[in-house]
Amino acid sequence: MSIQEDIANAILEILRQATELNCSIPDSLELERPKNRDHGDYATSIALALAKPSGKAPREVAEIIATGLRLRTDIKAVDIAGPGFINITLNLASAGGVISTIISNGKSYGTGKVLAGVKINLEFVSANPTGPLHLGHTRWAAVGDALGRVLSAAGAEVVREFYVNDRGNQMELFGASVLSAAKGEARPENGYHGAYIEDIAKEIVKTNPEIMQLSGRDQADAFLDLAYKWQLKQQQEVLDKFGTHFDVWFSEKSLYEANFFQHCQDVLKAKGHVFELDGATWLRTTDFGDDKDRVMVKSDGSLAYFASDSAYYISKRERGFDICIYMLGADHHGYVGRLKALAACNNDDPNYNVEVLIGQMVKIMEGGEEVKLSKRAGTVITLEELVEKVGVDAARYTLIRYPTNTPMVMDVDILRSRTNENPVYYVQYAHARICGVLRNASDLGIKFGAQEIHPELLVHERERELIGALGEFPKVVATAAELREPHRIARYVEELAGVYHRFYADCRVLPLGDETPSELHSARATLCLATAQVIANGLELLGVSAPEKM
RNA sequence: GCGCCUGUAGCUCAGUCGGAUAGAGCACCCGCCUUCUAAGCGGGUUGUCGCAGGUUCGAUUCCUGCCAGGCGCGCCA
Repeated sequence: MSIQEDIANAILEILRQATELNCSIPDSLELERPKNRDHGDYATSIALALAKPSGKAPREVAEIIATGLRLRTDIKAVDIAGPGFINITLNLASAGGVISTIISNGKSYGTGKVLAGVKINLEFVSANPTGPLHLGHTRWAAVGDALGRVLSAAGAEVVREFYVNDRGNQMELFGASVLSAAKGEARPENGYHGAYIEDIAKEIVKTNPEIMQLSGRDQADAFLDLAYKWQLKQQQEVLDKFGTHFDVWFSEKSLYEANFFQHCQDVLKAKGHVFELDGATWLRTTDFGDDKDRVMVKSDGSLAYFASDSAYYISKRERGFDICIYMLGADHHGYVGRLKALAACNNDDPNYNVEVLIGQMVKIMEGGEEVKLSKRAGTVITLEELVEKVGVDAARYTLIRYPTNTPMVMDVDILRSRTNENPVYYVQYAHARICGVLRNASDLGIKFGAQEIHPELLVHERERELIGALGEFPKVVATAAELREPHRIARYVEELAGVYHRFYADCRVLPLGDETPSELHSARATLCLATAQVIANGLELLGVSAPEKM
């Protein structure tokens, strides 16, 4: 247990013991880190919150807590400030305890168990296999992957899933488009027109020359199958290079095998929300707040898209997932209502079992102008092109850095720059800088590590700031996981890098000139070691590399 | 028309169990490398937190209305 958790629990215990407070005490309490260092290492406004229910003055409540806390030997001072804030200052040794924790936990420092025992299905990207991945997909590829890592770090059991729309009209059109390209004919109406269609056609004809001997439906099916496989493979390769991995590539077509779809219909029917109207089969999602009912099987017997949606959801639940997270583009936000209603129709809790995260649009700027056209895809910029422009680390980092429900603009020129305005380099540079210092420390024979913490020597304001920031990491990970907001990791790591750079500027780590190595040098080098570990752990959660040299 | 998202410094944006003087980078000005990576650090300047009400000891944060921008409302996928 971290020191702040320990103190928070102690405060709660003091409150429970305080018989003069006739009010209910919260179950949990988070100590916050005050922005202003004069306010100590940790602060809480719990006394203000309890003033009213307890019928006592805030400062009176604060005094009860302060008196209790002052008995602890790991606390140096407890001050009551302003209307009733409680400011806590740790003694040096206990503040430094986090360094020891980081070094002994290593890569697992920051992980926790707020989501232990929760089985989560995380579905993201799920692009149609009818073309290259574009910018919107790329945002999800980065954010979804990071979210998966963060959820796992919080103890959840996570399965990352890519839903492959391998059946339906779009697939037919895609196959027909490639076929027409191979034959040099005009593309079908509403077909696909990008230059990549011709590339695929050429590729297919080249590797399967006999395909041109086929005709009619056989040829169309053959093209569709090969084109789809080629495109899916291309997407998989691109995602792999991007560092995003999926546990399951879930085929939409498979929902209709082995009578699974019929089974889903039966399940929903048994729960009483399926009805027939005008020859079609519907799910009465309006029972649960959707704005209209949804067709599953059309009157001509063909399947509506929602048929797959519902079956896929049932599949997820039957595979044992407690929480199904859907990451959708803003243009699909109309789905939220029907997905929630679908869950309710299955007697699930739409507010627990289904979560929909909406990703807003991404724009790219280059040379001060919005980049719109792409030679390859014909209309939009692709994941590959973005990576070519700025590299995987910068692309991933930037896409993850913002909350997903706000539109964002990526400036290619900034992402290529190697300055402060490019946060990914700022953070990576901090890591590389530390690694450089530690290499030098080793060369100089300076000892550092678990045996060389000496927290009582780390009295400089910059050192205390750094130690405090390091201690925040587990809480940041937990919050990012609970709120499904991986960008919090990025923001934290930037803050930590900043604190480190300031420490570095003010606190000389290694002996100067012929100075004799002392315990302070070892203590600072050890602090560096711990910082590098936390930066690396943070970047790992984002899927961004932590270089040792730059 | 209905629904969702957004509106914070000149620009790009952080800021959710409501808390202490609202933050960061950029831009602009000025300093810091004969010693650990200057891809860095320090100092200066920058705000009706869209507008108007409400709840509260306290609101950028919660509620209501309005304004502005984006997106969505198919027996398409």
